[in-house]
Amino acid sequence: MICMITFWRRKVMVQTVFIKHLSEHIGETIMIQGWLHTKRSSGKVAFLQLRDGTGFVQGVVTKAEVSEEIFARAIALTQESSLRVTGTVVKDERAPSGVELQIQDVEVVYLTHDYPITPKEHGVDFLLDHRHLWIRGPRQRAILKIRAEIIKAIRSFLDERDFTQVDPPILTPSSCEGTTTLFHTQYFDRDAYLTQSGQLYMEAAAMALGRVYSFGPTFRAEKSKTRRHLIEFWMIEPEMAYTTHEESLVIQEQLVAYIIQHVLTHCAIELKTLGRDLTKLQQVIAPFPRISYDEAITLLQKDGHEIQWGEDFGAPHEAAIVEHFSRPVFIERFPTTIKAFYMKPDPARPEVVLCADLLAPEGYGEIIGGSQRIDDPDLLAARFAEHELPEEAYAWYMDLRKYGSVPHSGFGLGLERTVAWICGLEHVRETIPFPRLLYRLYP
RNA sequence: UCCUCGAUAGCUCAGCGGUAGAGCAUCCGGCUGUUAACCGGAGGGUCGUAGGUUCGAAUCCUACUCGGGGAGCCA
Repeated sequence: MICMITFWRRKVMVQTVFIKHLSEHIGETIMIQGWLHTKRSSGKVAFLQLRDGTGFVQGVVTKAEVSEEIFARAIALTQESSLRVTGTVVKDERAPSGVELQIQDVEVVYLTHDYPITPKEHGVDFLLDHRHLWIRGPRQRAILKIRAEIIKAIRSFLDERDFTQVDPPILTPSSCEGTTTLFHTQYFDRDAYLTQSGQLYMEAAAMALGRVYSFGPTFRAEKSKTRRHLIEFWMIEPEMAYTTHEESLVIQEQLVAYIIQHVLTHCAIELKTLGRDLTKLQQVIAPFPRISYDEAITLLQKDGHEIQWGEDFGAPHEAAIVEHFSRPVFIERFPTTIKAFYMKPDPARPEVVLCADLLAPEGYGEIIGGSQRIDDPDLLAARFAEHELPEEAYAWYMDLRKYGSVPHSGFGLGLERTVAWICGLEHVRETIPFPRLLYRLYP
């Protein structure tokens, strides 16, 4: 973009540049449109930390080089005032990004007063109440950029492998898995629920399009209050026709490894802002270690945990298992009784199902849950009866087995947990722009 | 739902039975390389709410409200 500005009382042409591209404009006079992040000043020089969404850069206003009026305007700037600055891009070894802006003119777009989030520390409650402003900070910006890159990586990985994106409904007539608590709402004069998984619909889509994936929000009305839980979160749910459990695992580990590589190459600045230990991420190369549920139980018992075959893992168990690995680890073949009704039993051992959870390292918990699905109509009908599911509500799902049933597998990847892990965050609430938490619906 | 911790200035916290404090932010002044800048000054409070104990409660007790961390459940 080219703008006309008044510069030293002459009309001149100045190009507007995004901060992330400044290093391509060394020696040029350009304009930045953005906000004042912070300011430090002495009597004769002012340092303006500028941001425009694409990055941060320091602008220097030297009293000797600008008019009294411009210097006074720079000194009077407040945190988060919006402004346009014109200046010369210079290389400077003292600058974290390697470049600085020698400012010649400052135009105040809006002078802010009493911006609530000061450069000092704040509590979680205060920051979440001001989430709409908190996302302006460098750390939150870095997280949201990485989230976007992770989404981009997932899409390109799947798109390159002949997957088609299919969007399942968000308003549904009933539960997909029948276990977790659903958000209830009204669908005119009928009951409806917000989706907690698009999986069953994706199975229908896979029979139509072969390889499909959904990417959308899911809602769980559970009173979970931990660093790994959100009430509203986003999942990627691929579903693949003519695909076995084993083949699905290969896709899963390749996908996760691809995401990590993409973020390492495209988000170096953001990872640095977050202070992420890159060596931990660089180790994430496929294939990932796999252990069976049986082996996991033995491992836990050896570690002194009181757990018996047939019980599900709790958070402490997952943490204990993950400690033995520096990469994500698959736990395969859980007991049939503790898993969802649609999972296919292992033909060699019907007491376990062809499923796997992928546990992220460093205690970030389960990031993927997947399985091969039951393709035999009689077995599926039997499962419906065992779980006392209403057959009429799932008639369409039964049809998928009745008409051209094939072996198929799929999985769900939790976006926020993946973002938290890659960013090295303490809590998933920072991985989504406006987190919905147990006791928080504002802003 | 359960366990646990907390609520004092705009923010982060100290004070834990005897007149309400600090740092930062804000405002005023100073400073030519700051990067959580620094130095000097000023303003700023029904100590979450309601009861109780006490000569006296921010402080001790009870209830409630709101929130943090964790468990279960899950991604």
